[in-house]
Amino acid sequence: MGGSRSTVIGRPRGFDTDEALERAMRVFWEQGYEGSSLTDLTGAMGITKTSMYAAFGNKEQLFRKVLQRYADGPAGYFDDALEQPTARAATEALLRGAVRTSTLPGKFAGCLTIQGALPACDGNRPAHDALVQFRNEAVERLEQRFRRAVDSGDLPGDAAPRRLARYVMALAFGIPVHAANGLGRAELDEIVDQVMISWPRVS
Amino acid sequence: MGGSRSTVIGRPRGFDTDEALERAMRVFWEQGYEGSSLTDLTGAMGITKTSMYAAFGNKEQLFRKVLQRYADGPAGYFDDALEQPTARAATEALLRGAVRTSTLPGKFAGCLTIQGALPACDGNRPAHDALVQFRNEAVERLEQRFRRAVDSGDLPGDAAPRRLARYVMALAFGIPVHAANGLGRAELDEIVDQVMISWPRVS
DNA sequence: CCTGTTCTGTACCGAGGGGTACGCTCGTGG
DNA sequence: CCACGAGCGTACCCCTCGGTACAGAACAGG
Repeated sequence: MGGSRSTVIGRPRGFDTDEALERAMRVFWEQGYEGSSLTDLTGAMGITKTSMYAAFGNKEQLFRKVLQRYADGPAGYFDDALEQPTARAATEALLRGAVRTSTLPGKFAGCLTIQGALPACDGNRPAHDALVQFRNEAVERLEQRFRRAVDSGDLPGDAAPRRLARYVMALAFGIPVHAANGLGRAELDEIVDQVMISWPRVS
Repeated sequence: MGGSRSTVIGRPRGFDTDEALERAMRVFWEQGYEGSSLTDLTGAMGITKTSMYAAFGNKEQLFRKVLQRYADGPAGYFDDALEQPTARAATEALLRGAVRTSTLPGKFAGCLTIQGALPACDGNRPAHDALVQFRNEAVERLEQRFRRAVDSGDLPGDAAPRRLARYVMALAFGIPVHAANGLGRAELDEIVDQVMISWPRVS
Protein backbone atom coordinates (compact mmCIF):
# COMPACT_ATOMS: atom_id res chain seq x y z
CA MET A 1 0.00 0.00 0.00
CA GLY A 2 1.00 3.60 -0.44
CA GLY A 3 3.83 2.82 -2.82
CA SER A 4 4.15 6.20 -4.47
CA ARG A 5 4.34 5.72 -8.19
CA SER A 6 7.39 7.64 -9.27
CA THR A 7 6.37 7.40 -12.88
CA VAL A 8 3.85 10.08 -13.64
CA ILE A 9 1.23 9.25 -16.18
CA GLY A 10 -0.76 11.68 -18.25
CA ARG A 11 -0.09 15.25 -19.22
CA PRO A 12 1.94 17.09 -16.59
CA ARG A 13 0.42 20.06 -14.81
CA GLY A 14 1.36 23.31 -16.43
CA PHE A 15 1.49 25.46 -13.28
CA ASP A 16 2.82 25.36 -9.75
CA THR A 17 0.03 24.52 -7.30
CA ASP A 18 1.88 26.20 -4.45
CA GLU A 19 2.26 29.44 -6.35
CA ALA A 20 -1.37 29.24 -7.43
CA LEU A 21 -2.54 28.74 -3.85
CA GLU A 22 -0.45 31.69 -2.74
CA ARG A 23 -2.14 33.92 -5.29
CA ALA A 24 -5.58 32.62 -4.42
CA MET A 25 -4.85 33.36 -0.78
CA ARG A 26 -4.16 36.99 -1.60
CA VAL A 27 -7.46 37.32 -3.44
CA PHE A 28 -9.48 35.76 -0.61
CA TRP A 29 -7.54 37.88 1.85
CA GLU A 30 -8.33 41.12 0.11
CA GLN A 31 -11.87 40.42 -0.99
CA GLY A 32 -13.26 37.77 1.33
CA TYR A 33 -14.84 34.50 0.29
CA GLU A 34 -17.98 35.86 -1.28
CA GLY A 35 -16.26 38.85 -2.81
CA SER A 36 -13.82 36.62 -4.66
CA SER A 37 -15.33 35.30 -7.86
CA LEU A 38 -13.88 32.38 -9.74
CA THR A 39 -12.89 34.84 -12.43
CA ASP A 40 -10.93 36.89 -9.88
CA LEU A 41 -9.31 33.79 -8.45
CA THR A 42 -8.35 32.01 -11.65
CA GLY A 43 -7.24 35.30 -13.15
CA ALA A 44 -4.83 35.87 -10.28
CA MET A 45 -3.74 32.24 -10.30
CA GLY A 46 -3.01 32.42 -14.02
CA ILE A 47 -5.02 29.31 -14.81
CA THR A 48 -8.42 28.47 -16.24
CA LYS A 49 -11.48 27.41 -14.34
CA THR A 50 -11.10 23.89 -15.62
CA SER A 51 -7.57 23.59 -14.27
CA MET A 52 -8.64 25.04 -10.96
CA TYR A 53 -11.46 22.53 -10.58
CA ALA A 54 -9.22 19.64 -11.57
CA ALA A 55 -6.52 20.68 -9.10
CA PHE A 56 -8.50 21.88 -6.10
CA GLY A 57 -12.07 20.58 -6.38
CA ASN A 58 -14.21 23.66 -6.13
CA LYS A 59 -14.28 27.13 -4.63
CA GLU A 60 -15.01 25.93 -1.13
CA GLN A 61 -12.24 23.34 -1.10
CA LEU A 62 -9.88 25.88 -2.57
CA PHE A 63 -10.70 28.15 0.32
CA ARG A 64 -9.99 25.42 2.85
CA LYS A 65 -6.60 24.77 1.28
CA VAL A 66 -5.90 28.49 1.28
CA LEU A 67 -6.85 28.63 4.95
CA GLN A 68 -4.42 25.82 5.73
CA ARG A 69 -1.72 27.68 3.86
CA TYR A 70 -2.58 30.84 5.75
CA ALA A 71 -2.21 29.01 9.06
CA ASP A 72 1.19 27.67 8.05
CA GLY A 73 2.38 30.95 6.56
CA PRO A 74 1.13 34.41 7.52
CA ALA A 75 -0.53 33.12 10.69
CA GLY A 76 2.45 31.03 11.70
CA TYR A 77 3.26 33.60 14.34
CA PHE A 78 0.51 32.05 16.45
CA ASP A 79 2.30 28.74 16.98
CA ASP A 80 5.55 30.56 17.62
CA ALA A 81 3.88 32.78 20.18
CA LEU A 82 2.54 29.84 22.17
CA GLU A 83 6.08 28.54 22.57
CA GLN A 84 7.33 31.66 24.26
CA PRO A 85 8.66 30.99 27.79
CA THR A 86 6.11 33.10 29.67
CA ALA A 87 2.43 33.91 29.24
CA ARG A 88 3.35 37.55 29.02
CA ALA A 89 5.85 36.95 26.23
CA ALA A 90 3.35 34.71 24.45
CA THR A 91 0.70 37.41 24.56
CA GLU A 92 3.03 40.07 23.30
CA ALA A 93 4.33 37.86 20.51
CA LEU A 94 0.80 36.93 19.52
CA LEU A 95 -0.43 40.50 19.34
CA ARG A 96 2.67 41.82 17.60
CA GLY A 97 2.35 38.98 15.12
CA ALA A 98 -1.24 39.97 14.49
CA VAL A 99 -0.09 43.53 13.91
CA ARG A 100 2.59 42.49 11.46
CA THR A 101 0.38 40.15 9.47
CA SER A 102 -2.43 42.70 9.37
CA THR A 103 -0.14 45.34 7.88
CA LEU A 104 1.82 43.54 5.19
CA PRO A 105 2.74 45.76 2.26
CA GLY A 106 0.47 45.74 -0.76
CA LYS A 107 -3.03 46.49 0.45
CA PHE A 108 -3.52 43.29 2.43
CA ALA A 109 -4.80 45.17 5.43
CA GLY A 110 -6.49 42.89 7.90
CA CYS A 111 -6.67 39.20 8.51
CA LEU A 112 -8.00 36.44 6.31
CA THR A 113 -9.59 34.61 9.22
CA ILE A 114 -11.53 37.68 10.27
CA GLN A 115 -12.64 39.25 7.04
CA GLY A 116 -12.82 36.06 5.04
CA ALA A 117 -16.45 35.38 5.83
CA LEU A 118 -17.76 36.99 9.00
CA PRO A 119 -21.49 37.01 8.34
CA ALA A 120 -23.19 33.74 7.54
CA CYS A 121 -25.39 33.85 4.46
CA ASP A 122 -26.55 31.12 2.15
CA GLY A 123 -23.58 31.02 -0.15
CA ASN A 124 -20.69 31.03 2.28
CA ARG A 125 -21.84 28.89 5.16
CA PRO A 126 -19.00 26.36 4.75
CA ALA A 127 -16.33 29.05 4.64
CA HIS A 128 -17.94 30.83 7.56
CA ASP A 129 -18.07 27.67 9.64
CA ALA A 130 -14.48 26.81 8.82
CA LEU A 131 -13.37 30.23 10.04
CA VAL A 132 -15.44 30.00 13.23
CA GLN A 133 -13.78 26.70 13.98
CA PHE A 134 -10.36 28.11 13.14
CA ARG A 135 -10.80 31.07 15.49
CA ASN A 136 -12.26 29.01 18.30
CA GLU A 137 -9.38 26.58 18.13
CA ALA A 138 -7.01 29.49 18.48
CA VAL A 139 -8.83 30.70 21.60
CA GLU A 140 -8.73 27.26 23.07
CA ARG A 141 -5.05 26.77 22.42
CA LEU A 142 -4.24 30.08 24.04
CA GLU A 143 -6.38 29.14 27.01
CA GLN A 144 -4.41 25.94 27.48
CA ARG A 145 -1.18 27.89 27.25
CA PHE A 146 -2.39 30.18 30.03
CA ARG A 147 -3.54 27.23 32.08
CA ARG A 148 -0.04 25.86 31.99
CA ALA A 149 1.25 29.28 33.01
CA VAL A 150 -0.99 29.31 36.06
CA ASP A 151 0.09 25.82 37.02
CA SER A 152 3.74 26.75 36.78
CA GLY A 153 3.34 29.96 38.75
CA ASP A 154 4.08 32.09 35.72
CA LEU A 155 0.63 33.66 36.09
CA PRO A 156 -0.99 34.55 39.44
CA GLY A 157 -3.04 31.75 40.96
CA ASP A 158 -6.20 33.83 40.78
CA ALA A 159 -5.82 34.51 37.08
CA ALA A 160 -8.61 32.94 35.01
CA PRO A 161 -6.95 31.34 31.96
CA ARG A 162 -10.09 31.10 29.90
CA ARG A 163 -11.13 34.66 30.58
CA LEU A 164 -7.64 35.92 29.94
CA ALA A 165 -7.39 34.02 26.66
CA ARG A 166 -10.68 35.44 25.46
CA TYR A 167 -9.54 38.90 26.42
CA VAL A 168 -6.31 38.59 24.46
CA MET A 169 -8.08 37.06 21.48
CA ALA A 170 -10.62 39.87 21.48
CA LEU A 171 -7.66 42.17 20.92
CA ALA A 172 -6.24 39.85 18.30
CA PHE A 173 -9.60 40.02 16.51
CA GLY A 174 -9.91 43.77 16.85
CA ILE A 175 -6.46 44.68 15.63
CA PRO A 176 -7.10 43.51 12.04
CA VAL A 177 -10.28 45.60 12.02
CA HIS A 178 -8.22 48.63 12.97
CA ALA A 179 -5.88 47.69 10.14
CA ALA A 180 -8.80 47.52 7.73
CA ASN A 181 -9.69 51.00 8.95
CA GLY A 182 -6.33 52.23 7.75
CA LEU A 183 -4.13 52.18 10.85
CA GLY A 184 -0.47 51.44 10.21
CA ARG A 185 1.98 49.15 11.91
CA ALA A 186 3.38 51.72 14.32
CA GLU A 187 -0.07 52.79 15.48
CA LEU A 188 -1.16 49.21 16.05
CA ASP A 189 2.01 48.44 17.94
CA GLU A 190 1.11 51.25 20.30
CA ILE A 191 -2.09 49.40 21.11
CA VAL A 192 0.01 46.37 22.04
CA ASP A 193 2.16 48.63 24.23
CA GLN A 194 -1.01 49.71 26.01
CA VAL A 195 -2.02 46.10 26.54
CA MET A 196 1.33 45.09 27.95
CA ILE A 197 1.39 47.96 30.44
CA SER A 198 -1.56 46.49 32.27
CA TRP A 199 -0.63 42.82 31.97
CA PRO A 200 -1.17 41.05 35.34
CA ARG A 201 2.04 40.64 37.33
CA VAL A 202 3.05 37.69 39.43
CA SER A 203 3.33 39.43 42.76
CA MET B 1 -40.29 78.68 4.60
CA GLY B 2 -40.83 75.12 3.52
CA GLY B 3 -44.52 75.02 4.29
CA SER B 4 -45.01 71.29 4.17
CA ARG B 5 -47.93 70.40 2.01
CA SER B 6 -50.23 68.59 4.36
CA THR B 7 -52.30 67.34 1.47
CA VAL B 8 -50.68 64.25 0.05
CA ILE B 9 -51.23 63.56 -3.60
CA GLY B 10 -51.10 60.23 -5.31
CA ARG B 11 -51.57 56.76 -3.96
CA PRO B 12 -50.40 56.48 -0.37
CA ARG B 13 -47.56 54.14 0.52
CA GLY B 14 -48.81 50.75 1.55
CA PHE B 15 -46.14 49.95 4.11
CA ASP B 16 -44.34 51.56 7.01
CA THR B 17 -40.88 52.72 5.96
CA ASP B 18 -39.63 52.52 9.52
CA GLU B 19 -40.73 48.94 9.91
CA ALA B 20 -39.27 48.09 6.51
CA LEU B 21 -35.92 49.65 7.44
CA GLU B 22 -35.91 47.69 10.68
CA ARG B 23 -36.37 44.45 8.81
CA ALA B 24 -33.76 45.35 6.22
CA MET B 25 -31.36 46.11 9.06
CA ARG B 26 -31.76 42.62 10.41
CA VAL B 27 -31.00 41.07 7.05
CA PHE B 28 -27.86 43.16 6.54
CA TRP B 29 -26.87 42.45 10.11
CA GLU B 30 -27.12 38.71 9.72
CA GLN B 31 -25.80 38.33 6.21
CA GLY B 32 -23.64 41.34 5.49
CA TYR B 33 -23.96 43.70 2.56
CA GLU B 34 -22.92 41.34 -0.19
CA GLY B 35 -24.66 38.36 1.32
CA SER B 36 -28.00 40.15 1.32
CA SER B 37 -29.68 39.93 -2.06
CA LEU B 38 -32.51 42.19 -3.06
CA THR B 39 -34.73 39.13 -2.90
CA ASP B 40 -33.71 38.53 0.72
CA LEU B 41 -34.19 42.17 1.60
CA THR B 42 -37.52 42.82 -0.07
CA GLY B 43 -38.79 39.46 1.13
CA ALA B 44 -38.05 40.38 4.72
CA MET B 45 -39.39 43.89 4.23
CA GLY B 46 -42.60 42.52 2.80
CA ILE B 47 -42.47 44.74 -0.28
CA THR B 48 -41.52 44.40 -3.93
CA LYS B 49 -38.34 45.52 -5.55
CA THR B 50 -40.17 48.36 -7.24
CA SER B 51 -41.43 49.72 -3.94
CA MET B 52 -38.02 49.42 -2.41
CA TYR B 53 -36.38 51.34 -5.23
CA ALA B 54 -39.05 54.02 -5.12
CA ALA B 55 -38.73 54.45 -1.37
CA PHE B 56 -35.00 54.07 -0.76
CA GLY B 57 -33.16 54.54 -4.05
CA ASN B 58 -31.10 51.41 -4.44
CA LYS B 59 -29.32 48.76 -2.40
CA GLU B 60 -26.41 50.99 -1.47
CA GLN B 61 -28.62 53.87 -0.29
CA LEU B 62 -30.79 51.43 1.59
CA PHE B 63 -27.69 50.24 3.39
CA ARG B 64 -26.73 53.78 4.33
CA LYS B 65 -30.17 54.40 5.77
CA VAL B 66 -29.98 51.13 7.64
CA LEU B 67 -26.59 52.15 9.00
CA GLN B 68 -28.04 55.42 10.25
CA ARG B 69 -30.85 53.54 11.91
CA TYR B 70 -28.35 51.18 13.45
CA ALA B 71 -26.42 54.10 14.90
CA ASP B 72 -29.58 55.56 16.41
CA GLY B 73 -30.89 52.23 17.66
CA PRO B 74 -28.79 49.18 18.50
CA ALA B 75 -25.58 51.22 18.55
CA GLY B 76 -27.09 54.02 20.59
CA TYR B 77 -25.17 52.75 23.60
CA PHE B 78 -22.12 54.45 22.16
CA ASP B 79 -23.44 57.98 22.59
CA ASP B 80 -24.73 57.12 26.03
CA ALA B 81 -21.36 55.72 27.01
CA LEU B 82 -19.52 58.90 26.05
CA GLU B 83 -21.71 60.86 28.45
CA GLN B 84 -20.71 58.81 31.46
CA PRO B 85 -19.03 60.93 34.16
CA THR B 86 -15.65 59.24 34.06
CA ALA B 87 -13.44 57.70 31.38
CA ARG B 88 -13.59 54.44 33.25
CA ALA B 89 -17.36 54.42 33.36
CA ALA B 90 -17.49 55.41 29.70
CA THR B 91 -15.24 52.51 28.75
CA GLU B 92 -17.22 50.02 30.73
CA ALA B 93 -20.53 51.28 29.37
CA LEU B 94 -19.16 51.15 25.84
CA LEU B 95 -17.89 47.61 26.11
CA ARG B 96 -20.94 46.31 27.93
CA GLY B 97 -23.09 47.96 25.29
CA ALA B 98 -21.09 46.21 22.59
CA VAL B 99 -21.64 42.93 24.41
CA ARG B 100 -25.36 43.46 24.70
CA THR B 101 -25.85 44.51 21.09
CA SER B 102 -23.69 41.64 19.84
CA THR B 103 -25.81 39.10 21.67
CA LEU B 104 -29.38 40.09 21.02
CA PRO B 105 -31.80 37.17 20.88
CA GLY B 106 -32.59 35.71 17.50
CA LYS B 107 -29.31 34.84 15.82
CA PHE B 108 -28.09 38.39 15.38
CA ALA B 109 -24.70 37.54 16.77
CA GLY B 110 -22.16 40.23 16.06
CA CYS B 111 -22.21 43.81 14.93
CA LEU B 112 -23.49 45.29 11.72
CA THR B 113 -20.61 47.77 11.47
CA ILE B 114 -18.05 44.97 11.71
CA GLN B 115 -19.49 42.17 9.66
CA GLY B 116 -21.44 44.35 7.26
CA ALA B 117 -18.64 44.65 4.74
CA LEU B 118 -15.16 44.08 6.11
CA PRO B 119 -13.25 43.18 2.95
CA ALA B 120 -13.33 45.58 0.04
CA CYS B 121 -14.22 43.98 -3.26
CA ASP B 122 -15.70 45.44 -6.42
CA GLY B 123 -19.34 45.24 -5.50
CA ASN B 124 -19.34 46.60 -1.98
CA ARG B 125 -16.83 49.40 -2.03
CA PRO B 126 -19.39 52.05 -1.04
CA ALA B 127 -20.71 50.03 1.89
CA HIS B 128 -17.18 49.17 2.93
CA ASP B 129 -16.08 52.79 2.86
CA ALA B 130 -19.15 53.89 4.79
CA LEU B 131 -18.34 51.40 7.53
CA VAL B 132 -14.68 52.41 7.65
CA GLN B 133 -15.75 56.00 8.13
CA PHE B 134 -18.31 54.97 10.74
CA ARG B 135 -15.77 53.04 12.78
CA ASN B 136 -13.09 55.69 12.50
CA GLU B 137 -15.48 58.36 13.70
CA ALA B 138 -16.23 56.22 16.72
CA VAL B 139 -12.53 55.91 17.52
CA GLU B 140 -12.08 59.65 17.18
CA ARG B 141 -15.01 60.48 19.41
CA LEU B 142 -13.75 58.17 22.11
CA GLU B 143 -10.31 59.74 21.81
CA GLN B 144 -11.78 63.18 22.39
CA ARG B 145 -13.68 61.87 25.40
CA PHE B 146 -10.43 60.55 26.85
CA ARG B 147 -8.67 63.81 26.06
CA ARG B 148 -11.21 65.64 28.15
CA ALA B 149 -10.70 63.10 30.91
CA VAL B 150 -6.97 63.78 30.95
CA ASP B 151 -7.55 67.53 31.03
CA SER B 152 -9.91 67.21 33.95
CA GLY B 153 -7.63 64.91 35.93
CA ASP B 154 -9.98 61.98 35.55
CA LEU B 155 -7.25 60.09 33.74
CA PRO B 156 -3.54 60.19 34.70
CA GLY B 157 -1.57 62.94 33.01
CA ASP B 158 0.67 60.44 31.30
CA ALA B 159 -2.22 58.56 29.75
CA ALA B 160 -2.25 58.76 25.96
CA PRO B 161 -5.87 59.42 24.93
CA ARG B 162 -5.44 58.32 21.35
CA ARG B 163 -3.65 55.14 22.23
CA LEU B 164 -6.15 54.36 24.94
CA ALA B 165 -9.09 54.97 22.62
CA ARG B 166 -7.63 52.67 20.00
CA TYR B 167 -7.03 50.03 22.64
CA VAL B 168 -10.63 50.17 23.85
CA MET B 169 -11.99 50.19 20.32
CA ALA B 170 -9.87 47.17 19.44
CA LEU B 171 -11.79 45.38 22.17
CA ALA B 172 -15.08 46.80 20.92
CA PHE B 173 -14.21 45.42 17.48
CA GLY B 174 -13.10 42.06 18.79
CA ILE B 175 -16.08 41.39 21.03
CA PRO B 176 -18.54 41.05 18.13
CA VAL B 177 -16.18 38.58 16.48
CA HIS B 178 -16.26 36.50 19.64
CA ALA B 179 -20.03 36.75 19.50
CA ALA B 180 -20.00 35.51 15.90
CA ASN B 181 -17.91 32.62 17.17
CA GLY B 182 -20.74 31.65 19.45
CA LEU B 183 -19.84 33.19 22.81
CA GLY B 184 -22.80 34.28 24.93
CA ARG B 185 -23.50 37.41 26.88
CA ALA B 186 -22.14 36.17 30.20
CA GLU B 187 -18.88 35.01 28.66
CA LEU B 188 -18.38 38.30 26.86
CA ASP B 189 -19.13 40.25 30.01
CA GLU B 190 -16.30 38.37 31.67
CA ILE B 191 -13.97 39.80 29.04
CA VAL B 192 -15.13 43.26 30.04
CA ASP B 193 -14.48 42.37 33.68
CA GLN B 194 -10.95 41.47 32.71
CA VAL B 195 -10.51 44.79 30.94
CA MET B 196 -11.79 46.81 33.86
CA ILE B 197 -9.48 45.09 36.34
CA SER B 198 -6.47 46.56 34.61
CA TRP B 199 -7.89 49.99 33.81
CA PRO B 200 -5.36 52.73 34.64
CA ARG B 201 -5.97 54.39 37.99
CA VAL B 202 -5.58 58.02 38.83
CA SER B 203 -2.88 57.68 41.42
C1' DC C 1 3.51 4.60 -34.29
C1' DC C 2 -0.62 3.82 -31.16
C1' DT C 3 -2.89 3.60 -26.49
C1' DG C 4 -3.84 5.16 -22.15
C1' DT C 5 -4.03 8.92 -19.00
C1' DT C 6 -4.12 13.42 -17.43
C1' DC C 7 -4.24 18.38 -18.08
C1' DT C 8 -5.87 22.54 -20.84
C1' DG C 9 -8.99 25.76 -23.50
C1' DT C 10 -13.34 26.99 -25.26
C1' DA C 11 -17.78 27.22 -25.17
C1' DC C 12 -21.63 26.63 -22.63
C1' DC C 13 -25.20 25.71 -18.66
C1' DG C 14 -29.00 27.10 -15.36
C1' DA C 15 -29.49 30.14 -11.56
C1' DG C 16 -29.47 34.28 -9.42
C1' DG C 17 -27.56 39.04 -9.14
C1' DG C 18 -29.03 44.34 -9.27
C1' DG C 19 -32.03 47.19 -11.66
C1' DT C 20 -36.04 48.85 -14.77
C1' DA C 21 -40.49 49.50 -18.16
C1' DC C 22 -44.96 49.73 -18.00
C1' DG C 23 -49.65 49.11 -17.05
C1' DC C 24 -52.61 48.95 -13.00
C1' DT C 25 -54.37 50.53 -8.51
C1' DC C 26 -55.57 53.70 -5.10
C1' DG C 27 -55.93 58.05 -3.11
C1' DT C 28 -56.80 63.49 -3.58
C1' DG C 29 -58.55 67.89 -5.86
C1' DG C 30 -61.39 69.91 -9.07
C1' DC D 1 -66.96 61.60 -11.95
C1' DC D 2 -62.99 62.48 -13.91
C1' DA D 3 -58.17 63.65 -14.44
C1' DC D 4 -53.94 63.55 -11.95
C1' DG D 5 -50.12 61.74 -9.56
C1' DA D 6 -47.78 58.59 -6.85
C1' DG D 7 -47.22 53.64 -5.19
C1' DC D 8 -47.63 48.81 -6.63
C1' DG D 9 -46.87 44.12 -9.37
C1' DT D 10 -45.45 41.66 -13.13
C1' DA D 11 -42.52 40.60 -16.31
C1' DC D 12 -38.37 41.45 -18.11
C1' DC D 13 -33.44 43.53 -18.97
C1' DC D 14 -28.34 42.24 -19.10
C1' DC D 15 -24.69 40.55 -16.45
C1' DT D 16 -22.04 37.58 -13.59
C1' DC D 17 -22.11 33.73 -10.68
C1' DG D 18 -20.26 28.76 -9.70
C1' DG D 19 -19.76 24.78 -12.27
C1' DT D 20 -19.32 21.51 -16.43
C1' DA D 21 -18.97 18.89 -21.39
C1' DC D 22 -16.06 17.97 -24.66
C1' DA D 23 -12.45 18.02 -27.84
C1' DG D 24 -7.61 18.66 -28.27
C1' DA D 25 -2.75 18.70 -26.33
C1' DA D 26 1.04 16.71 -23.83
C1' DC D 27 3.34 13.13 -21.56
C1' DA D 28 4.59 7.67 -20.45
C1' DG D 29 4.83 2.89 -21.88
C1' DG D 30 4.67 -0.55 -25.35
